[in-house]
Amino acid sequence: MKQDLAEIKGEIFTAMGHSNRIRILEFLKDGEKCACEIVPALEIEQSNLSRHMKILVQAGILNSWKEGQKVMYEIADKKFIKILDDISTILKNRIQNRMKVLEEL
Amino acid sequence: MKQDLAEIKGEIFTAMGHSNRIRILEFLKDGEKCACEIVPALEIEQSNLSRHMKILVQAGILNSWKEGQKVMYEIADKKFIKILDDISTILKNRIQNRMKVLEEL
DNA sequence: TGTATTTATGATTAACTATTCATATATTAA
DNA sequence: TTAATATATGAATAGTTAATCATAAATACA
Repeated sequence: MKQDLAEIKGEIFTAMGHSNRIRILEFLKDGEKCACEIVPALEIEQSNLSRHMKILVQAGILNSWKEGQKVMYEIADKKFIKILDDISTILKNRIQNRMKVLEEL
Repeated sequence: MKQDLAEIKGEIFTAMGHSNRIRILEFLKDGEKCACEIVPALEIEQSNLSRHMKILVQAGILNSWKEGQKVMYEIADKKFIKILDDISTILKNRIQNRMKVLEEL
C-alpha cells in the first residue's frame, strides 16, 4: 500500500467528484449536521447517503462523531470550503468570458 | 442534459481524481508542454496519456492547441494551481497534527 | 514520395462506483 | 421489554473508468 502524494491528492478529488457529495459539502459549509438532517434536505436515499458520507470521511474531508443515536459530520478543514469557493469562481469566470466573446461579435 | 452547478463541479473534481492527472497538472504548473514531453517525463503510455489529456481538456481544466504535429497543453486557469497548492497544504497540516498528537504522549 | 514522429481511437478486459432494497445494529423513549 | 429512530451494510445490478494493444490519421522531414 505504498502511496505517493499524487495518489492521496487524487483520492481527495475523487471523493469530491460527485454532485451529491458536492451538495453535502455545501450543506455543511456553515456548520455541523447529522445525517438525519441531510437526508431530507438533499433528498438522498438514506443508505445511499450513508455510503457517500463514508467516502467523504475516509478521504479526510469530513470529521464524524456520534451524539446519541445520531452521527454528526463537519468539514475537517476550512480549506475545503475555500476550494469549493474557488471552483465556483472559476465557473463564474468561464461564463463571463463566454459572454465577452458573444459581445464582440 | 440539464446540469446544475453541483454536477459541473463534480465533473471537475472527477477529472482531477486520478494520480496521473494530478502529476500531469503539476508538470504543467510552470507553463505549456506538448504531449510528447509529458509521456517520457511521467512515464505514462502514450495512448493512456492521450485519454487522460482528453478528460482534463473536456473538463475545462486544460487548454490545448496544435503546433505542427504536436499538441500543446496549458492549465486553463491559475486557480487550479491554487487548488492543488491548497490540497498540498491540507496534507501537510494533517501530518503536522498527527505529529503533535504523538508528541503529547 | 516514402519514412519518421506525434497524437487519437476502436476494441477488449478488468476493476471500480453508484444505487437500491432488505435487513441488521445501536440508541433512545415509552 | 417493546417500539421508534438513526445509521450501516450485504447482495444484486447497471454503469463507468482505466489500461493496453494494434492501428489509423496528421504532420514534418529526407
